[in-house]
Amino acid sequence: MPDPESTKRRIYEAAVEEFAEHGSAGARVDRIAAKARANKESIYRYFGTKDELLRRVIDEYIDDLGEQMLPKTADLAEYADALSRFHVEHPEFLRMSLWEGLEYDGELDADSLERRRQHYADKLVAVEQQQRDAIIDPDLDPRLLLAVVFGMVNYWFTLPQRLKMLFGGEVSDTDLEAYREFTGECIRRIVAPPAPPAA
Amino acid sequence: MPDPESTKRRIYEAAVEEFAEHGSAGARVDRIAAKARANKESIYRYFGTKDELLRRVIDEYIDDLGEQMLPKTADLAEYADALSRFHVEHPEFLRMSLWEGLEYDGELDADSLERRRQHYADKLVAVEQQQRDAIIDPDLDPRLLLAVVFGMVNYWFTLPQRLKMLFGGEVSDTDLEAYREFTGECIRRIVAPPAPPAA
DNA sequence: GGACGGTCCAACCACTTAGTTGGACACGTT
DNA sequence: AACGTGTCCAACTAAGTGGTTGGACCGTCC
Repeated sequence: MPDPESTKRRIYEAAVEEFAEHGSAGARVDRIAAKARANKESIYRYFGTKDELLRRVIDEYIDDLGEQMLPKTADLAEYADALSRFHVEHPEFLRMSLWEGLEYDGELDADSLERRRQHYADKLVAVEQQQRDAIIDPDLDPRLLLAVVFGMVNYWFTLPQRLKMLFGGEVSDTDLEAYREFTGECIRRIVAPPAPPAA
Repeated sequence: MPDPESTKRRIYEAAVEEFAEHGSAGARVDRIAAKARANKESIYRYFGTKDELLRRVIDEYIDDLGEQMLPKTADLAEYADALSRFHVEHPEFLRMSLWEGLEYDGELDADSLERRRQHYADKLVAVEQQQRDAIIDPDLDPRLLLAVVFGMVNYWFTLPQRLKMLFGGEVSDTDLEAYREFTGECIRRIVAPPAPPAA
């Protein structure tokens, strides 16, 4: 019983997995077909070339999950915590972004960039609001602040080998939990509005 | 005038370039040969297979530059600044590390790991010393602190596409300069020992 | 000067990979 | 039940890839 929609979806999901795992150059069309329990020909029929499939996957997947990646909490420390948990839940997301950064820097689709930009704009507005409310030090540039937060959270998942060196062996879930708390504390210290000048 | 040492060096340098640019799967032996103005056969003679060449490059290059990557300044904020400048000077370094993290996670050579670990151990000791000197809050776990610092500094060079989204367009050198100052300020706020308890 | 040890190089081989094709199969329609 | 439309699939093609090989070349030492 051929069901085109189901086949299409299976291919898409297999492609996400494969590209996240191996990147553009390392991904194999045959493997995608096998994982999707479909045929290569279906891939080319539904998605065109390997490169077109990749673009589509990056566009749709990152766009979709980018939405989720920005939980609706206002507090920055809480947000960082949620983001970290998101990365555990969806490791493919960061991996795909890293591949994208490495393989496609420069030649990125302007439209896609613009669309994804919206996700960050929302977060920026939230930060600015909290600066007006004196919850966050208004002297801090919101963009730089967010970049720093992303950097702190992401690092744990970005360079696992360096983490091992730093920790002198495998890192555990407990370590990650400690890192989350630590990150939260760092953020609180960073955003704390300066104490009123001492007399 | 055949000069094996020179050929060897040219191949090595070309390999660094190629692997940093395209990663393991994307790297092409032919391109390395062309860049090195050498022949494929020389590569196999001097370095063995493509994979062996990669291992060698990762090992030696990251080991060599890892040394430089850890400037001899004690102050953490200054260190972060130097690290950021290092990444501008040697973009291949982070790229190679990112490829390594993506492509080789798990199956890393234990020896190489152990050797590189020393670089971080030195830095950890320095942090601990400053904690004893009450320059850095002694409550902070040095490993977590360093991870956070690395994360902040690296982010600028790790996900350029997200940076563009956050900044709404290309980022300039001025932005990077601002980010450096911002990072420094963040670190100072994080490490600041807590004020003596208010009466 | 001639044999030798090593470097260099073009052409070659075996295999993998992206992409194609032709036909079998399943379903809805009449 | 025959037809037509569109999905599915195995086998194929063409090109690119890592890796090899045979011999040309060059300086050196006897």
